[in-house]
Amino acid sequence: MSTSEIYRTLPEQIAARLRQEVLSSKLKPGDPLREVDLSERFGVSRGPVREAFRQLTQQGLLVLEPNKGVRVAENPSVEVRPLVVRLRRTIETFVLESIFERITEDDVSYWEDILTDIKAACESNDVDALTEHDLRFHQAIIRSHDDKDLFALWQPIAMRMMMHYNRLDDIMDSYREHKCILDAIRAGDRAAAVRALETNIQ
Amino acid sequence: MSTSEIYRTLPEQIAARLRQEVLSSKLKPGDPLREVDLSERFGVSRGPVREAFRQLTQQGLLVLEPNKGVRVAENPSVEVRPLVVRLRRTIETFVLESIFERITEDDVSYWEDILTDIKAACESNDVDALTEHDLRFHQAIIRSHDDKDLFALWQPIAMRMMMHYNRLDDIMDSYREHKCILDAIRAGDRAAAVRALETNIQ
DNA sequence: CAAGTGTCCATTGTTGACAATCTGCAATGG
DNA sequence: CCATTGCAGATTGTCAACAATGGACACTTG
Repeated sequence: MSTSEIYRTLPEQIAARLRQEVLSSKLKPGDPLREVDLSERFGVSRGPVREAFRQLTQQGLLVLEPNKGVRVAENPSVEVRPLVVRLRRTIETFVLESIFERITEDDVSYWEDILTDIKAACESNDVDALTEHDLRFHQAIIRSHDDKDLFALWQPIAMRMMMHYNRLDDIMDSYREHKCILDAIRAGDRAAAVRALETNIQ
Repeated sequence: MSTSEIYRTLPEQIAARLRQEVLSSKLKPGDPLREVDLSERFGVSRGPVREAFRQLTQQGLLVLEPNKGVRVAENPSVEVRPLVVRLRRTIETFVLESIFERITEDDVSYWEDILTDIKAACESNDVDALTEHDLRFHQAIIRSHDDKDLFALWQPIAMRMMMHYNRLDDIMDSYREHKCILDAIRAGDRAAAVRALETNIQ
């Protein structure tokens, strides 16, 4: 991992670890998670673990049943998946269009860095790392909008798409698609950027 | 209130009360909520209150800052609001279209009941009750889809639209719009139902 | 006087003990 | 034999005490 994000709170750290395990299918749909197990594993009490569960529930990665605990969520059904794709496209293209004129050199160079990580992950065939950096790439776009609430709107939708899913035959396609987005942005071609973004989201 | 929903857990009950107060603008954007205050008010410890905060944060009604507590969320900005409308329309029309053939007599009669509540709220000019039943109406549609995950997807978006907002000059319009949806459903006119639904969501 | 530092207090974060609830299975009775 | 009841263990729900954090304000120090 080329980045080490800073997490302010204990629950955030726990949630980040669990999220990674869900997205990498180390934890499979339906798997139950026990508060005591995880509190022992992370060396904390059950409180922060519960809090992490809540965060991941909100993101759609876990489902919570009162008095019964949490389980890893199922993938979106084949029927609902197209809806999720449409929702995610709607948000991301909205953001890209509305920030387009205000994109700075710093933004682009930050996205370049992530693209480098994506390339490395593709070349070493590391699907988990690719998932992580793919998410970071799109997150970075969303976060560059002034309205911070957009991120909260986007996250649960994006997470549902990223769960246990890989649509690509050739993992390198992921790098190419993201590069295509960035190229269009650098060229100042808004329509092409949006098109590339929509191609990447499916 | 003509209905008394059953809440399984303490946090759910607390969250329901607070949600009502946020949606009715008894609590205003930016207002801080203190765990101790509310735990005393509801006669429980801070645990369930914290949990209720998490639920409402997930729904977009509260915002949470680590070590600083929660505040009532701001309204969506004028720039983002059209996006929220689009997202909610996308989900609700998706659901309506995909359940349309399978709508039962029971479904319709349940929706009728809610429509009656909406009418009563409009006639007595009770904006809070209208908000509640309006939400129940759309919730009922979403919930009639088999995929229960759709509700989790829809809720934070719908909540953001309902916050401290009233677009109607004449409150009775709300009743008319919902009646229009139900009439089209009863007539088996899918396209008209979708059109009426989209008219209602703005 | 301005910038930085220290202290106090309100508030949230964390913990471990105890209570309530659910699940599976064995005992019971028709 | 089958349905129902009643445990026992596992697990989550709630609580109250204690720790850590952040903000306000007075205090030093140049």
